[in-house]
Amino acid sequence: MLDTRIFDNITDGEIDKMKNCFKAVNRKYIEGETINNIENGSLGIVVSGVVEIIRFDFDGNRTILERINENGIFGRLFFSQIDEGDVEIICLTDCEIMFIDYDHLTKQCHNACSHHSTLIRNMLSIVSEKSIKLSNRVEILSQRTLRKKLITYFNMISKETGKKNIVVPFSLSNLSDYLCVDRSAMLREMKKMREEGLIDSHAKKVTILYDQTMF
Amino acid sequence: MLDTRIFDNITDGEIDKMKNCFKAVNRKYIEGETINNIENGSLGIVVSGVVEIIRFDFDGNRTILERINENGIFGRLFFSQIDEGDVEIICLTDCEIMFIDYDHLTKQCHNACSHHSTLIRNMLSIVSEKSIKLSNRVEILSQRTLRKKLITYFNMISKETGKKNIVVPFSLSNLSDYLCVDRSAMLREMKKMREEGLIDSHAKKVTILYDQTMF
DNA sequence: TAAAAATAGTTGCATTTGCAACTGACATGA
DNA sequence: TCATGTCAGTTGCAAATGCAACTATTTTTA
Repeated sequence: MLDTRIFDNITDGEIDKMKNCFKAVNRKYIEGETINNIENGSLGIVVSGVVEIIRFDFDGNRTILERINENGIFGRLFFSQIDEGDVEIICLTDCEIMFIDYDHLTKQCHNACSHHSTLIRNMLSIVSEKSIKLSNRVEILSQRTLRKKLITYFNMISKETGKKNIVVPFSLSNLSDYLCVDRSAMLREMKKMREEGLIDSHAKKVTILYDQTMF
Repeated sequence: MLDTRIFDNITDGEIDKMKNCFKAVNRKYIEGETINNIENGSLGIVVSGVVEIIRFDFDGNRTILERINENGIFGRLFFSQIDEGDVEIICLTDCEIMFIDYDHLTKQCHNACSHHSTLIRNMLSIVSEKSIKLSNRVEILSQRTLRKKLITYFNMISKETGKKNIVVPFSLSNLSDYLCVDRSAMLREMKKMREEGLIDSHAKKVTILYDQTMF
């Protein structure tokens, strides 16, 4: 519970004091559960587990806006200024989430928590990482064709692991929700890529055969 | 020069000390100039002016990955893990950019700058804002159709200003690079929307006539 | 272990979008 | 003031993608 990045370099005793200071609340969720009632100024930190931010729009399209792993953050602030359909936060696994009050976190602390500045430093690191992930997401979605979305996505996974042999961490059905394309169109494109010798693939296992320096 | 958000609540005397501490360098650029040679660990802060992060891919497509206004930040960290074409940083207006060393900013300061923690707090605010902007960008690009991309974009601008009468801050040609769609297809769609009475528009001036609660 | 649900895969057809190649309006600078 | 360039707007045609409706395979659950 204490082993979350936001409390790096802060002692256990201090942590308790601080959690009290900015009204931190830990809650547990089970796999498949939806996280509701997030207040506007509230920030969720994934202590353990994986959550997804999903949008269902009026045409019945499902979009995976974000997948958030351990130490990731989410909050009203970060999604949908616009009431574009429903946004749901769903636990992919059993999860523990810490909710904190964002204003208390960022403002000067009257109780003079001595480690408050360490906490903010940790928070900066977490938010920076989120920015990088979102930039990568923009990189993928900004690709003009389905094929280039796939290639950009495969390249990212491959870069992370250093292997040309990748396992997509989504079901292919969910991958299409992540790339914001039609599932059958995506599978058709993967088939074409297989036929052209660009990749090898069976279900979620994809081997990159194309020259990655070209993309 | 000192009137930038990263130095909020820090006195002028302190600022000089700190700038030295994390190797800050200010540089000026003229309209149209390209910002080159950004080192990997370096972070650019837009002190004044507007810059755009542009990607040119191998098919000749131009994509506006981000438009960054005053107090916004950019850096290698934030774009293209992948060598997908060329990424350029272009000054839309005369600009002043402060480059700082990211590691020095985030790590504990040996010189004991007393306001270092204020600086990190300010940085957190700037990075958080960037995250929110990127989330909005994902919101737009995740839309499945050209029309919905336009509507989501129009709604965002409209929400910012509180008016149904908006002026797009891009040339329509650049707007298509921002929405990652073909220019003529975009203009065709806008024409259709005009014919269907959803919007009124002349060049960059667009009036929203559709019911915004529906989208 | 049988039934149900989720996932993977395929294909024909309609629609959307991109591409190319124009026109006309306006601005800028030599 | 002529020329050059950028921007807005249009359209035919081709290509890419979405939609619908299937089958096959694997996984989950009762």
